[in-house]
Amino acid sequence: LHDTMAREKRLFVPLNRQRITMYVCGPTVYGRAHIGNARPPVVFDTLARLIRHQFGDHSLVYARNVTDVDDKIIASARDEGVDPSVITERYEQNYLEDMRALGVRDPDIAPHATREIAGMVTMIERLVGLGHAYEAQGHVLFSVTSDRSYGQLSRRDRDSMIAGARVEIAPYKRDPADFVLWKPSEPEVIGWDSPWGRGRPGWHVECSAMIERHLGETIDIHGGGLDLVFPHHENEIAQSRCAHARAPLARFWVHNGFVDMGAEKMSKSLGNVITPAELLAQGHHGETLRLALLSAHYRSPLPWTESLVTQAKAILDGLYRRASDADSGPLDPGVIEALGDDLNTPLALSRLSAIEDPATLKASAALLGLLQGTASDWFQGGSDAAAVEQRIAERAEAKKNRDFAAADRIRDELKAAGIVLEDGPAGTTWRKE
RNA sequence: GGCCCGAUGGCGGAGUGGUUACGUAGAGGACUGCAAAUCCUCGCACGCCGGUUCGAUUCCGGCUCGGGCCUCCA
Repeated sequence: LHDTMAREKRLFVPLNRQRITMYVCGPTVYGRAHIGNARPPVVFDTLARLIRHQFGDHSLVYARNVTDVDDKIIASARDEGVDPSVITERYEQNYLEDMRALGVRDPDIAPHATREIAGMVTMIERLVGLGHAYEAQGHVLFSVTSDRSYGQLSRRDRDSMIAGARVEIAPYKRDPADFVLWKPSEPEVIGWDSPWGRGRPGWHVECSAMIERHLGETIDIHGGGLDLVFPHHENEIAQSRCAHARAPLARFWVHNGFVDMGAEKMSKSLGNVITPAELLAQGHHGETLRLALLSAHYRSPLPWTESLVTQAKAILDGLYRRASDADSGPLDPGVIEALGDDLNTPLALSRLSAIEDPATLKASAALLGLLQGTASDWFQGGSDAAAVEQRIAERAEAKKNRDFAAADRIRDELKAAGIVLEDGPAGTTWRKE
């Protein structure tokens, strides 16, 4: 498994094989997830499936948080004139629906920031007590200079961080690189009482506190998008390490690359997004989108194009055709080997297409979260089978009379309705296009 | 400006110091009333310039191009 901290692949040996811990930064629920947002859940769901296969079903504790207090949520709630919880509940629901459609299993634990305030306050108090944080004008700030190894993950030193100078330096900061652990809330804004007055937590400390409470001081794997390396994960490391007598926060840092639109990263702020919800509404199957997301190695950028989706569909058609409605059988060693090498999903996918035995194919694809349905559902689900069979019977009659014009007309009509007919030795079969 | 990635055929993409996967798209053939599916066959690539080497797509250096982070961001 590639570790961002070491910038190389290292053999993954869990701290405790009975209880492997993985934490992935989840969504801030203020809007609909786009397909780029779906990459980490899909990637880490696949990693979770692999770990469970290798170490046992109950070996893994996988936590993915929900950030449900945040300035964007507050702004959105104000715009709509509703309580923030209306926003967060709506988008969390949407998020779960979208992810499930992509075959992403729910994590074991889904901590919500608003339900974990006490742990955050405790951690901040500890950091203040240890001299790693200080209060200033109702804020509590982490003192970056108090952590001599700050910057290790992202490989930047304090000076170069400030050199960017795009950070607005708040007057109450002792050092420009210091970041907020707690900030005051105006009376009308969501907040909680604390030793420093009524306020709300900073984003970074949320994850540190939730990891501590649910998974412990040192976890096996911490995942997320590449853009979280700095500052978010760097700051998590600083907080957790300083609060835990320098115990490392995570043994493996795993970061996925971006989904690109054209040449650049897909992101809400650039506005170049396409959402799973839109793609599903266009009639694409969730598994098609999942395969598209897994078609590049997780650390590589993935350009999102129409042809990517078309190709994913074609591949899946072929896989379902060969898997037929087989039951699950033994796993293919080649697929396991590929996934075991830093989750090489493109290689695993190519190995999948070489598997001859339907039961082996079915089982092996399941490791990637694919071929989860039946072939008949994939090819015929949601269609009016009786009506199609009726037309096929009419066409058979026409063919028997060698009235090929009539037969072709029926086939063309069905084709226009998205139904493809295939004449085989055992008669005519049909499928959705 | 600082730090960090990447560059493989129409597209996606793996991998390797020497014979360059696989998929998808395309071409030809078999099959078919015609198709579709299937099977067979085929074509097409390792950004540029140097270096190391008997030999480099693979290692090293430079260049060009592209991208990311440095601000919320998966």
